[in-house]
Formats: sequence, C-alpha cells, structure tokens
Amino acid sequence: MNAPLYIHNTLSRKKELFEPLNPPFTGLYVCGPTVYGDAHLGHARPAVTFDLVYRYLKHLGYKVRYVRNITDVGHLENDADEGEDKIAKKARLERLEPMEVVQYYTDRYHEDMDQLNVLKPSIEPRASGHIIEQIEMVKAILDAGLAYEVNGSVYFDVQKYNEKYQYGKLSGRAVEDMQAGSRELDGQGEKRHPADFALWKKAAPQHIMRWPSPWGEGFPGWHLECSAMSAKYLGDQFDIHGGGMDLLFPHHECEIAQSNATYGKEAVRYWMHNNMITIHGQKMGKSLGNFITLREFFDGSHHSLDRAYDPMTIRFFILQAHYRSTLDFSNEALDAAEKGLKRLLQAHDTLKKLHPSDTSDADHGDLAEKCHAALLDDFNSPVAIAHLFDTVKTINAAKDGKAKLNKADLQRLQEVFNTFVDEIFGLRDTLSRPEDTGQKTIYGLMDLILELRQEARKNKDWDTADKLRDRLKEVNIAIKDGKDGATWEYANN
RNA sequence: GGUCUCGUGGCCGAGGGGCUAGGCAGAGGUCUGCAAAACCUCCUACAGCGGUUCGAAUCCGCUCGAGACCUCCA
Repeated sequence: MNAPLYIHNTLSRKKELFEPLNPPFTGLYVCGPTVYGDAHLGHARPAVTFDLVYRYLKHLGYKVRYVRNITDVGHLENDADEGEDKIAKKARLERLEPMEVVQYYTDRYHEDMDQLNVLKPSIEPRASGHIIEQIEMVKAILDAGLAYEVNGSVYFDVQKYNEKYQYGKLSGRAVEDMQAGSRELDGQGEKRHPADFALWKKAAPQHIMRWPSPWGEGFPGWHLECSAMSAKYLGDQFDIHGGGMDLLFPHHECEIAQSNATYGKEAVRYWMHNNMITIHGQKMGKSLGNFITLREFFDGSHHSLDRAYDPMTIRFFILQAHYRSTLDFSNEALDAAEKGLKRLLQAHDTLKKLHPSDTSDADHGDLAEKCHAALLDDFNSPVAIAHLFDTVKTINAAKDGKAKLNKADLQRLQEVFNTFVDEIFGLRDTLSRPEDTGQKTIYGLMDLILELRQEARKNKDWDTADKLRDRLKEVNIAIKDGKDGATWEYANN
C-alpha cells in the first residue's frame, strides 16, 4: 500500500498517482453486463482487466469493495420514444417472464466468469432491485432544477446543467457540437434539447417491465442505475469507476452529470476505461453481429474458430496486452497465447520440483521488483509477464542442469511465481491438469504405464516403448523422455 | 461532418528522444535409441514525407491508412 500506484485517469488523460479517499479502504465500481444474451469475448475484457485491478489492489493491502452491477432493465433497443427494453423484447420473443431471461443469462454469465477465474465482486447489485433508489435520485435532480417532466417522463436538462457544470468533460465534447450529431434522430419531441437524456420513461401500454412512480408507471432511464447503485454502496464520492471505452459517451458522461446534479460534487475520482477487442481490425460487438461468445470459445463451436480454447488461454491472451490498447483476435494469436501460457505454467510447476544448488550463478532478487514496477505503472501486465518469461529461461536451464539456483533464490522465485502467476494474474494450471473427477485414477494409471515403459526401454524393447507412446498419443497423452525419467501431459492436438 | 485513438519485425504485442521488451512462427545447433520438450545461436522492426535536436521508432507538422465514439454496445 506504500508503493506508489499510477492509474491512467480518463478525465485528465494522464497517469495519476492513486490516492484513495479513505485508505486503507477503496471503492471500485465497474459497469457489468446487460443480461439478455451470452457473454462474448468483449465482455471478458473488462471482467479480466478489473479482476486484475481488484486482485492487485488487494495485494497492495487495500480493503477493496468491488461493485459490479447486473443491468436487467433500462437499456432501450432504439430511440427513446419507440424503443423497447432489451430484456423485455427478449422475454416477449421467447415468451418468458422478463426475470426468467435475467436469471438465465445471469447464471450463465457467472459460469463464464468462473471459467475465466474472475473473482466475484463484493456486491453485484441489480438495477431492478434498486428502483426506489433511482426514483429518489430523479426526485433529487428535479428538486435541483436540473430535470423536467413531460407526459410522465423525466428528462435531464443538459443545457441548464451545463451552465454550472461542464457536460462532456469526460469524452471531450461540447454541448453545442452535439446538436449536429443528434439531428437525424426522430422522436425528440419531448426533449428540450437533443443532448437531454431520460431519467425516467413512461411505460407504453404494451411495455412489460414497469414500476409505479410519482410520474406514473414507467421504468428508469438508461444511465441512472450506475449512479444510484454506486452512491448507495460506495458513497457519493468513491475512488475508481471502470468500464469499456464504448461506455464513455454517453453512459459515463451522463453518470457524471447525474451525480453532480444530485450531490453537487464529482462522484468518481479515477475513471478507467478498457479498450475494445477487435476481429479483423473491427470492434467485436453485439450490434455488428461479429462476436464470438465465451462458450463458443470454450467448446470451439463457432465457425470462425479452428478449435476450442481453454478459458485460461483467453485470460492470458487478454493479460498479454495492455488494457488500454485494442486487442485483435485471431486463431493464430490465441494459439500463440496458449503455447506461451503453457510454457509459463510448466516453468511454474518445474520451479516447485527443482532441487537447490549450493550456489547461484545469477542474481534473481529483482524479479518481484520489476514485476511490481510494471503493475504499479497503470497495471502493465504484459511487461510483468515479459519479466516472468525471462525467468522461465533460467528455470528451464536449471532443470537441465545448465544453470544454478541456490535455496534462497529458488525460494524467492517460487514466491514471485506464486504471487504473480496465481494470486495476481489468476492463471490456473488447467491446461496440463484438467480438474477431472477421475484425475487420481488417471495419474495412477500413468505412473504404472510409465514404469512399464521404463522397463521396456531398459531392455531396449523399443517396439513396446514406442507402442505405448503412440497409443497414448491417440488418446491425447504425450510422453516426454527426460534425463530423470519420463513425464506426461495432455496434448491438445 | 464533429471528437478522439492508433499505425512497431512473418504474426500477436510492450516501450516511447540515446541503453536494440516478451510471446508465437521460422533457420541452424546441443541433448536424445527415435520422438517431443528444453537449452544455445540467428532473423534487429517502428506507415510515408518534412522539421526540432549532437541524436527520433519515441517530440512537432503534413500526407496516407485503420479504428472508436457521436444511437444500444464491454
């Protein structure tokens, strides 16, 4: 916690020294998914990015309250006046109760996140469970004179707000410029200004998600939930707010406006935005229809995938790029990530079994320092991983007897790998050891087979030795002969 | 059209005025019954054109190219 952490703040577009409001406590709010479909690769990016932030802050000694919401109401399909709630639409199409849709996809989202070894947030609030808080917030904004009611709907008065505050400061826009872009939209009739946005919408008769309010039956506006729920659980001022870059405008801009209007002060101190995942250089997104769901990655069922990819490969793939850079997906890139990850994890495993030498022929004391320096510099995971790879060479050389590591160095490296690979990067060794129920049996059988094969080799019975290896290869088990006997692992191809 | 990013070796990706990240692929070698793995060596790039500077991939300008946001989107 004493180590100086620098975070790139979208507000200033600079790296700033992280100074929490109430150390050792710190609050982190991240925009979670709208649960009307399965999570795709793009959803994995913020999940993994802010999982790293969460894990690292905890490692630094902060008491982190991590809030990540589930959006289960309020995101409209199209324009405000003719739009339909995404979840309501899905429910109507599938003839389900809206909350059935929400439950189904929330459960699946959780399963996917577990697969990626993403830690659960401290609180995972749902928008539908905070209608009262949102209504209270609308009232407060009305009281502040920064919103107006029209026909049972309430809109935020951006122009009036802009007299005292600065709307557009986060995304670098000016209110005057926004008219041009909004010109083409229809149904702006109720709004005084094109940039105004809904805080509360009157529900049309056929609308199936609706709640009573002082303005009639309706539902909360698109951006209100995050303002209301972050304030409820983290206070009207908190440290870090994260989310995808595509939420910068209008979502986060509106959040800032709502909080200022309600509390008269800036709610968020550090805004963090992860960049997009691209496919063939183009953003992977729902609206473009070019997304691949995480489940499709895990079972290889999508047509543009050559094969299935382990969740840890996806996680490592994301961690190998800096969170503020775009990351281009391709089968080749994932293949490369998988091989690299395997090398890293095998070295991690080797490290645990290595026998210490009397001396060391190099100093490895600064590895932890280097890795920390990388992460303290705006969570630069790829650089930290590069440092780990440098050490992988040493570890493998030591295994081959070509390098020496004494007890102290060995212990230090083990600690660094435990800390960074396991604890901070959350990389589980599922590649070489799937969590089978029959795992023990398999290990026992393999011990026996290797023993028999070793005898055959001793007797120079190569036919038997090769037969065992070839037949095991057919069931995706690879044998590797080394100096100190043979080892085996699951082969992917 | 407006606002803003980015263009790095065969591929993915860091870095960001002098100290040539890392991964994957490729070539050669060591080891080995064979194979695989591992290790060693090699492959030294920053879109183009100007400018600033003793020195630029890194700063500035222009050109070309790609992308994001301006409507829901992680």
